[in-house]
Amino acid sequence: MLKVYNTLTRQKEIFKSIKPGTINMYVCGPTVYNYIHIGNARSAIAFDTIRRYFEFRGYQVNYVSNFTDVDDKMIKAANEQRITVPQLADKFIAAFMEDTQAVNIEPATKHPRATENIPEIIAFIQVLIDKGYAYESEGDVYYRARKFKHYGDLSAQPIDELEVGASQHVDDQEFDRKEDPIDFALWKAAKPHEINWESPWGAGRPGWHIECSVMSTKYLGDTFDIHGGGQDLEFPHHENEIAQSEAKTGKKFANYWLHNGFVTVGDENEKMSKSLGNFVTVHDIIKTLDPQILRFLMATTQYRRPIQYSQKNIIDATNNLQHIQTAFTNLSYRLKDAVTGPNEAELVDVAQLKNQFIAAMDDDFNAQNGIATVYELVKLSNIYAQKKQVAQETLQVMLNTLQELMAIFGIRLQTNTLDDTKIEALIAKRNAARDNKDFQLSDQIRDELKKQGIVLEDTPQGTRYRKE
RNA sequence: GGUGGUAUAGCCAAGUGGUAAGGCAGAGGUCUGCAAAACCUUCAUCACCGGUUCAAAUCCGGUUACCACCUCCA
Repeated sequence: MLKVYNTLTRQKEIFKSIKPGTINMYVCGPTVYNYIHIGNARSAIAFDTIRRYFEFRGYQVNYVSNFTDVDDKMIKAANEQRITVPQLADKFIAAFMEDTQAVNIEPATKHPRATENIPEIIAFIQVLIDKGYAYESEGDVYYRARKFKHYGDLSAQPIDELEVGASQHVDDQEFDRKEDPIDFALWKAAKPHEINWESPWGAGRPGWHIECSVMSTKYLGDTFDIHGGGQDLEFPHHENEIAQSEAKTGKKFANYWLHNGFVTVGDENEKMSKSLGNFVTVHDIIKTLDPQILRFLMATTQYRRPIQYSQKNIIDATNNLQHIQTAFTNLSYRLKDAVTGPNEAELVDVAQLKNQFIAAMDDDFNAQNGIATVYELVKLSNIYAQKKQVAQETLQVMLNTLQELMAIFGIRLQTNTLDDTKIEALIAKRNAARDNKDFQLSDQIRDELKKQGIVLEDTPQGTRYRKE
């Protein structure tokens, strides 16, 4: 029985999809005005892992994640770089696909772009105006937040307190155009020379929140299963999405709201974000860090928990991943001399650990408990791989299980064994030297290979070698 | 000011009533010619105060600290 923590109700709930066997989920994607930072990556990795787990559990997942390809920041960045907004968007969408692929994130079923849905956005806004939930004001269109009686439910914000918060920051001009400070923009009138689209309210562009309401319901229906995003989107973005969508359709928008925790950086543990300027892009990181390690660190932390991006945590992740990878290699070495016929006792243990893994992940994707069972499987595997006699089938089951479970975290395990006659000749020479107790020569050969990144290991089954 | 969240060993991190999973790092050991890899052993009374209970990290009240949201942000 799978449970998820639903922000809407602030508790774990039994997950039940609208249509048995199928899950429709929408995850807010990035504004594509720069390379994604590791906070964006965290969100993408968290929900990719959740998606993979659902698929592992037999669901078919329709996963929609948008690109915000027009807004103030897009316009500003495009001007600075002296390119058009669509050119900027194309550039960083391509970069997004490249970076997310590096950390093994599966492409969404659909990656819609705001600017490709302008007619739908305009029609959506028109319905809200017709229903009295929105009003035009000097070419802008605003949403009457106070009219939606559930406004503030998701973020548990008392509406009158919001007004105080909002009024402190809203610029005067916008303030004058709004009936109420907590109202938010659905459509923004274009300033001179800005990218724009024609609408019943004049030339302009969509506000930020409306695109997600439009695209999610367009591709997943008026009511869908899961809506995800970063914790910082809870308010106002997701609150606004609910207000827009439910006012239009009169139906519940999303059944489960999942929010991932932040990545923090530095000793202050402060939130990393583009606006604070303290961000690290995936583009830069993977020049020096194995993307698998970044993926491992993020996927094996429970998605609601914060992650501290620090050297220490990266080293831990490196060692942990290495340990799992080594177990996988240790098993695969023994395939050569394995006998046929399984060892039943170990197979029972493996099956039990797999069930334990499922129980952990069923509990709101508790990746920490999940990975703990993987470590148990690793230990079981290592012990088994050192047995005098091993069975091919048992080895294979262990290998497959490790691979299957790690794939949920987006980690690809592979044998890093080599097949090289030159190296084997050197090993033969070294072993001859060892037989003659000429350890100076044998160590010299080992050191030479080590310099080339080849590690030798002497085992009861003979000397084996692998890439470091 | 309002709201939400967090506080467990050197670090990361499980654990919602019965005397603290797991990993990393550290220490010791087994194996090895020496290594490597692996395995074994070892390492905390859970921010603080008070309460409920036979029994609390786990429930209740209070205090403190940190983080986030209330403005674009994953």
